[in-house]
Amino acid sequence: MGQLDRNGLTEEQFISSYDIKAYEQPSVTVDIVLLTVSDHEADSYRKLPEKSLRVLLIKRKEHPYIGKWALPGGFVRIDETIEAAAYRELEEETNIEGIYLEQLYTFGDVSRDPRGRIISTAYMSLVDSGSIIAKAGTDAEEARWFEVKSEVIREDRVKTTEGFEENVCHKITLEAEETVLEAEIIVSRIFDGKKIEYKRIVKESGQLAFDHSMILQLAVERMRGKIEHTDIVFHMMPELFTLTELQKAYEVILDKPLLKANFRRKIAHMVQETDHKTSDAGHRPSKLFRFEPRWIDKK
Amino acid sequence: MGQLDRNGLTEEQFISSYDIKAYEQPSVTVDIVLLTVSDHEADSYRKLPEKSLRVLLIKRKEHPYIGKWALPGGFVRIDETIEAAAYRELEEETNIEGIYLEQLYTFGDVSRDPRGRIISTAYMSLVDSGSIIAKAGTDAEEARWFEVKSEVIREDRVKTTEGFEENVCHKITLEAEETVLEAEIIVSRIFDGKKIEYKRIVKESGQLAFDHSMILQLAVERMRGKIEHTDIVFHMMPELFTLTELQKAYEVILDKPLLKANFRRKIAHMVQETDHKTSDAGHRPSKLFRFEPRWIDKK
DNA sequence: TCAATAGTGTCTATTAGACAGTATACC
DNA sequence: GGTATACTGTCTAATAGACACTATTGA
Repeated sequence: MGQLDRNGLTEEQFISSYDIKAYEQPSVTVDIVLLTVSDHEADSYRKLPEKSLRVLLIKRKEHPYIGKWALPGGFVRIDETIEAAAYRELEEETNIEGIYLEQLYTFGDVSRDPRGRIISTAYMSLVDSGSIIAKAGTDAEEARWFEVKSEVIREDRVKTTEGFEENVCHKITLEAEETVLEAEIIVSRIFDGKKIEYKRIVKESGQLAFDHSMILQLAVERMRGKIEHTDIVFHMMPELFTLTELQKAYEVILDKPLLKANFRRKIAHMVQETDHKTSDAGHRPSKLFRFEPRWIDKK
Repeated sequence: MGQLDRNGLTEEQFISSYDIKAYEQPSVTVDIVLLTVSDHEADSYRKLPEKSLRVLLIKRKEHPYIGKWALPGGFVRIDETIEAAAYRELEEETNIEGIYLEQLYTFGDVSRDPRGRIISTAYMSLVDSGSIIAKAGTDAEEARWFEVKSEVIREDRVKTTEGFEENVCHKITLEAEETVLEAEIIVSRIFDGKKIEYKRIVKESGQLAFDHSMILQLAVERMRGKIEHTDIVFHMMPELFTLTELQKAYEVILDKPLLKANFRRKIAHMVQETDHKTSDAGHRPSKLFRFEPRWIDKK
């Protein structure tokens, strides 16, 4: 408890004489990948609307990357947690409050920001598109939802003498009205016979600021990985939803069609039927469900 | 490109006049959870040695938490990536080089460090216990491998009006020779009808410095989650190993026994038989295998 | 009626779990 | 031969995938 260090100081004495600014330190920011699944306009009165994955971007009004699109974010203040900073920035820039946030990754490349050494912790946030009216933050910055399409455009694997090298090139396309942004990210796995190393490189960043295309790509990947094993999708759903809507959300995120009967079997343990139904749809009405996790009994 | 901001500056002019130290900034550190699976002394010449999960801890010689055990780590310098800082600290404190590192999580609670506002990015590192002789870093600090045991000692779930609350209390026991450290961490999931929130609280930290018991608990959890879907275990194995050794590593990490025949079926696609065998074992010799991932054919 | 979607039943293929059996070394 | 581990075969249960069928609304 009252142990002294090599200079004969107690912990209290040490702390009060400690100068945290003695060394040059990196700065810390947060960036938020705010995702949702939302409807397109319906083609005809009878058909169900198509859905797509969307991300919120903000047009930068300041240097650096002035005029380019970026993820919402900003500096972490000395007296707030990183998560609190994420909530604050999201509210300041988009008026969105109290939503689901999950830490994604911390990016720390030395020259990822032209302003200097800035480390950024990225968060992924999922929202129900109906619950939010995101536009025009305090700074009168332009915020816009971009449709996200992600595809693998190239893949190669080479056996090396000791191990292998694998490169996968992802192309991300972002669309909002007339604006189209395209970025390419190469994800590589290199096995040297001893350890596997993972690397991400931005090959083309389009009109996206900083390394934000890489952050977005990681978010999409993480989302895909988690949707099948966890219940995160429900953060993107309204309180009441049809199973077809839920299925469409899965399909948009996984980017592949699913079979109805099998899908329903798989998610049955997470939803609860209500006695509400849709109506005026031009076809058979469907039951509305709500998210309700059942306790998993241990063996 | 040459766009001017509201003050009429170009990007170059803005950057050169930008003072990153204008605001009070958090400091950044790294902490490394270095894990391995290693043998106990064998009971008899015939029996195979038992294995256990071990973590490397360092006894602090400085304030704060002087005399307590901590994960290796330190400040991130202005000119190195976070990962580079992790490698550097690991080498300085333990002489371990070129091993597998994976980013775990970034901890940013405001008062997690008595020296001031310090954000820490935690890494998980996996090593083969045979390849390293970790002891006595440059600072003549005491480094020691602790056996890790993790168990759930309490679990409760309550339905609330809108959702539920779930608390799981994990007890971590660390043992190295005569030293025993015990910590308790509560992991809670709270669903308020709209979003699920995850929280971790250190209930008892034993003799562990900072929030390091929480970091360790997260590492063990992550390890368990990844071992069944990825090939990370192989970072803990020597180049050549028997399938029984590999199975023991899985068993130690998952903390449950596995059936041999089924285990072999499951890992078959990641290993390659060699023409080496063990000998002088007092029983039937076993084939030695090496890690060799097969390409997964896409549908 | 029909267009369009809602919802269910069931066959099959694949994977996971359990267990029993045979094989091979060294003392 | 005995002990201790190595290695394999196969039965069964559970899960995933595919597909076909019936149901119900509004225009």
